Amino acid sequence: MEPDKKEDLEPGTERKILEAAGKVFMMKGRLGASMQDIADEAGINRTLLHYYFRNKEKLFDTIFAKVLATAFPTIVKAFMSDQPFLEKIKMFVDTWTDMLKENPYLPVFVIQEISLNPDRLAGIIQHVGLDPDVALKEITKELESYGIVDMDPRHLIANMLGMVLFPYIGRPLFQKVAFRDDKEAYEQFLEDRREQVPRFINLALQGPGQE
Amino acid sequence: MEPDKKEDLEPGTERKILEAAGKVFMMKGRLGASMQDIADEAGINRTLLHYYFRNKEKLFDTIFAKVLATAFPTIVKAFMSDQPFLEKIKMFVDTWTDMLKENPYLPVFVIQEISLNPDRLAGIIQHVGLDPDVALKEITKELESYGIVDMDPRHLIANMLGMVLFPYIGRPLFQKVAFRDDKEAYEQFLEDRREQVPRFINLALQGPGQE
DNA sequence: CTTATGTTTAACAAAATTGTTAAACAATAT
DNA sequence: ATATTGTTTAACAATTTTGTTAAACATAAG
Repeated sequence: MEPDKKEDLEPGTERKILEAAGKVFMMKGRLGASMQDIADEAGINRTLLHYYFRNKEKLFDTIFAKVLATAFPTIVKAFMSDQPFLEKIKMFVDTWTDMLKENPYLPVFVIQEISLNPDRLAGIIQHVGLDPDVALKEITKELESYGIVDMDPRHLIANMLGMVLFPYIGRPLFQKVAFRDDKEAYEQFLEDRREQVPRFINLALQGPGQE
Repeated sequence: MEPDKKEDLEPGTERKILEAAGKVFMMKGRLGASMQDIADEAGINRTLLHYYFRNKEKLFDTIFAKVLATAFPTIVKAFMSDQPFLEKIKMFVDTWTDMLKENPYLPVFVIQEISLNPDRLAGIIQHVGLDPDVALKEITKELESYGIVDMDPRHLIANMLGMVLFPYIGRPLFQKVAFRDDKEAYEQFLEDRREQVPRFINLALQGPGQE
């Protein structure tokens, strides 16, 4: 009768669990999500969930590492190419926007977790093997080519990340207050920022002192 | 012997509870904080805590409303004065920075809560009585005076909020990655942004098209 | 057929947390 | 002196969640 009553045995279960856990953890947070929630979302029962991942901690660690593995490449990617600086900036914004479009809850999830549990950071960072010095020097050089010598490159990075991330991090509030909760309009706003943010940065960098 | 063994009877208890609850909720989140944690922080026992606030929900609501009452005036304040636009922007950044310096965990706390529980927003917003239209029109006019006509003022607001908030929201990560966990250096960085952010915005607004 | 693996059902223990209650106590006000 | 209010100690029930275990079952592979 029902063709997929017993769809399959082992094949997709672990994948289904990981997808479900990712979704539930992202939306409810580590503490707000119960193993039962995840089992339900995965369409299995809780015992089987423990069968695959001994406990909640191990499951969460797996998800958290996976989430970061998604996010971190995004940070570096744009500055790897050897395009002109302004192109890199455009690419930076685009890469992040693409990623955020697929993982809109990612920033809040990560922020929440590292804020509540900063110890986790140490392990993560060396695992990802992230060395910002290269990027920092690169940006310093670029800034100099614009005649900007009194700006720590980290200010530019903070500016870019802030402008890109804010609309996702503050979405519920900002959408409600500034867009009267018009979801469509907000989606369009997010798309528009692919243009607006790089333009804003370009203007700031070229500035009026260029003559 | 100990002079303050029994310091006083009723006087400061409720205030102590509210301070303790604010601190604990902000640092551990609504779910991460237990009534016992709060009682400990306040230096009282849990029964007394329930005596003042019947349950955790009521206590949390009180704190959350209080926190928002702290944050929201900050949003509006700067744009109330009738200084030149660039001065308003400088003031906007300064006001926020002052507030964030005293309440560094506030943004993450608020974001986390409204992300997990967006329903709460409706009640809050009308309670605060926040009408953004005035500010939006004001900013549109100012933008036009700079010859910028193709920019939704909400992009500027998102840019400003993003640049101001990001270093606080992403602090653990950003401090560790970009400052090798040098706390002093990061504090200085936060101070520097009082200058850097308005300058960045000014440059973007005046732009190279000004001639 | 038998075995191994994945899966479900059911039940359980242990822990943490919340909220409540009763009793005693301390200090202040009447 | 008595009553009131704030406070502590202790104990408790109810709930939720986690993690474990045993038994039965299904399907694929030997």
